[in-house]
Amino acid sequence: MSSYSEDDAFEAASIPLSQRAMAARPMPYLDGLNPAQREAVEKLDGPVLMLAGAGTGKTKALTTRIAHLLVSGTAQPNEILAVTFTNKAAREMKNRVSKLMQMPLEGMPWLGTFHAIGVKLLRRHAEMVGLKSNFTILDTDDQIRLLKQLLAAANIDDKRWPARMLSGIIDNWKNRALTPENVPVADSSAFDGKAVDLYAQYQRRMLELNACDFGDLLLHIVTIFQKNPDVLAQYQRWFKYILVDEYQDTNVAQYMWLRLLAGGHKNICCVGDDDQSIYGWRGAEVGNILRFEKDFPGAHVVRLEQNYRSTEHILGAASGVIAANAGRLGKTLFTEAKGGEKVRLIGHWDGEEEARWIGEEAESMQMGTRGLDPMSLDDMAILVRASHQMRSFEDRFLTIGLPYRVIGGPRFYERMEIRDAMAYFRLAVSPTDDLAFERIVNTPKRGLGDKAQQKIQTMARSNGVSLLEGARLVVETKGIGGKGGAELAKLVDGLTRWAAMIRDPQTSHIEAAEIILDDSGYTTHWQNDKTPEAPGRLENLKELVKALEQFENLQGFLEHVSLIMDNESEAEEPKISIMTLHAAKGLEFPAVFLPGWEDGLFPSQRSMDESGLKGLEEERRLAYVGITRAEAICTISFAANRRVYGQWQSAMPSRFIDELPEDHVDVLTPPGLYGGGYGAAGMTGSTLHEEAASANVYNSPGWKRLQSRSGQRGMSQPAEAKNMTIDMTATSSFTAGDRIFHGKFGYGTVMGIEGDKLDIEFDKAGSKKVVAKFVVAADMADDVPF
DNA sequence: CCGAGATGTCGGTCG
DNA sequence: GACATCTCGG
Repeated sequence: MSSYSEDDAFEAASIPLSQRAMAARPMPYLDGLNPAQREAVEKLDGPVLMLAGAGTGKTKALTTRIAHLLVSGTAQPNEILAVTFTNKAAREMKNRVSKLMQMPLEGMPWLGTFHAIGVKLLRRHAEMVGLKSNFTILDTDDQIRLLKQLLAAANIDDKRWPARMLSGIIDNWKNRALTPENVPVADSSAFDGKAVDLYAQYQRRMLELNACDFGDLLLHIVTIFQKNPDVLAQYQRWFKYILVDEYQDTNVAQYMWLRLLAGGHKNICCVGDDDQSIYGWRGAEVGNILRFEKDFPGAHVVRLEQNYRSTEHILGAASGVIAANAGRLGKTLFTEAKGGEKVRLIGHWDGEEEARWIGEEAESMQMGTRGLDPMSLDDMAILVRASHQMRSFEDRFLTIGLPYRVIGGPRFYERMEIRDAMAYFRLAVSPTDDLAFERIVNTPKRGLGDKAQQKIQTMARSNGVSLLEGARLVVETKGIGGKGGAELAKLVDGLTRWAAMIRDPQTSHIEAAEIILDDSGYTTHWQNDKTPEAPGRLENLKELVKALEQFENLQGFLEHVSLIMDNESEAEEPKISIMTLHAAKGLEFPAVFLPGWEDGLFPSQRSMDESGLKGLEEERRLAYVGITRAEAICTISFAANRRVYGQWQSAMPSRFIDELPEDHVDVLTPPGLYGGGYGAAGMTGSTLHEEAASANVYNSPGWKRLQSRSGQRGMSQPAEAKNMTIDMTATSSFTAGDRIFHGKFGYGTVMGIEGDKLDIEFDKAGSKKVVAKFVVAADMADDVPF
């Protein structure tokens, strides 16, 4: 171990209490635990699987376990490996452990996200996979740009095979811990069979650039461990105790990583909930958690089943839905909180009405109606399936002036201006960062277009130097004339000065950053920009400079920033939160709205098309996650009509609604003012009505009233009604040879039918496959309000 | 090289 | 409907 002694992580514990003193200390933190939690905390040795249902005090058990390991003197802080998925979870764990220990917790170097710990390990052993320890971490943008270059070089049409898709495929392989050599033959048909080859090229190129992507942070470590048993053995010895949060979300690479490390002491404690596995599309394997007892023989399984979050009705509704899934490990959640409100269910005519209703409901809850206490907007959340659903709420809340916050938009460090600025910093710190160079050569516009950039590329390549050096040579040889040439000379010159300035101890890194942004013309670029978002961008740049204060130098800043992508906004006035169901995992709110429960939207059609029953079950778990976010009031809603990509579509209530146990649900009568709400689907006496009616199992008076209102719908949406009629005639009623009309492509003839898509030979636009509902019979074309 | 207009695309999301 | 990317004319 001596070879790593320069790193605090392997030095003696920094907790200033002697072990003996700690062992003698009372353990008051154990008192607040229920029997199951206590078992999970005290069973320290051997593999432990903690099955923790929603709201059962999982984090409490996990953090108490860490505290217990430390206080009992069983392990030193730096001998514990504790992994989470998000920075937020890592931060919270750190805070709660130090609270339990009643002291600041500095000495846990191995508590962090998979990626943060991966970086730490990889910096130590970079040379084993051909990197230098100061490698850079590419963000998604850089990755795509790199792949685009490779595709261009390989002469692959990036229309047919977009770089994004390749990046997805490579990510997938990396999630499964597959290096280019290991990719199964069956997987390699994409990209004209060149996908694996491109993957290999990509990896080679990254080594040349001394860079790696997020997937590599895990993949490289697995490779290192597999090829160097001695290195692995060191870590196996060192990490006496391993804890893993959200185990159901681990992918194959993470799983292998964990199994390798746990191979020594075998003291691994995984916490998870198979019912909350919602990241299958990102490579997570529910199988990991289902298989735990097989992987770790003699594993001790603890179930946390007492829920401290929600009322019995909310819990009952959630349990009813999730019960429809097969292959669960099975938990029976219970609560001592009896009574409370039933889950409320309401249908609406369309998405706008749904937004209107939720807005009013939020306001009245804020005032405190129905005998309930007034509630802060901070305590309410709207959880949607897909982010495009957010817009109708934002629109509505802006009109009525209801304060809201959207969680999970583009994060601070993903914004364009921040990335540009960072690229300038990167290039000033390491002049060989070609990707950074490409990003900023012509930002702001310097008159250096494709041609000029190609010249620089050629120059760099033929001399075997970095792009910046290449640019210097181009300038010296006057390879580019005119304005572009002069601007390039200025840029090269500037970078030389900035690099010197950063090394100069006289100039603080904060000043240096400001000078770089000003000198390069980047600040001016946004000052001259007249678009409405320009002031905000300048503001962000200021914030970026401010963030530098927490670091000693630019290098240190760049080092950390690639892994810390979240921006905590300071608490302002109370606001209702809008976010996706995915983003809501791990959060809780007294009141939760779950809009858009319609088949096709939720469960998402795409998910079911791609993954069949598995996809449906994941959607169901998403429903479970949604309902269990609510503490006291949970409101589920759906709309009969919704505008999707500018087209009106009608839908049936989600099948998950049928799965809600009747005893726990209250069907609300629509407010009436807007006339009829959901029942309006029956306006033309079409089959839609019967289908919709049979799609639910409710017979409550409220529900029947809801149904009987059909036909009373107001006159507010004539266009939609028209479109709906057209939609319904359009679905599947075509045969080959029919003349049709399409809003965009004009007239054409149906050549064939594939599922819901039509193969159409358009008179002007050629042959295309089009979803049937966007097409009408040619003789009805006049009725179409396109 | 640039900007305007046309065209194509559209899940969820953590590092 | 919104946004990124492409095409074309200046």
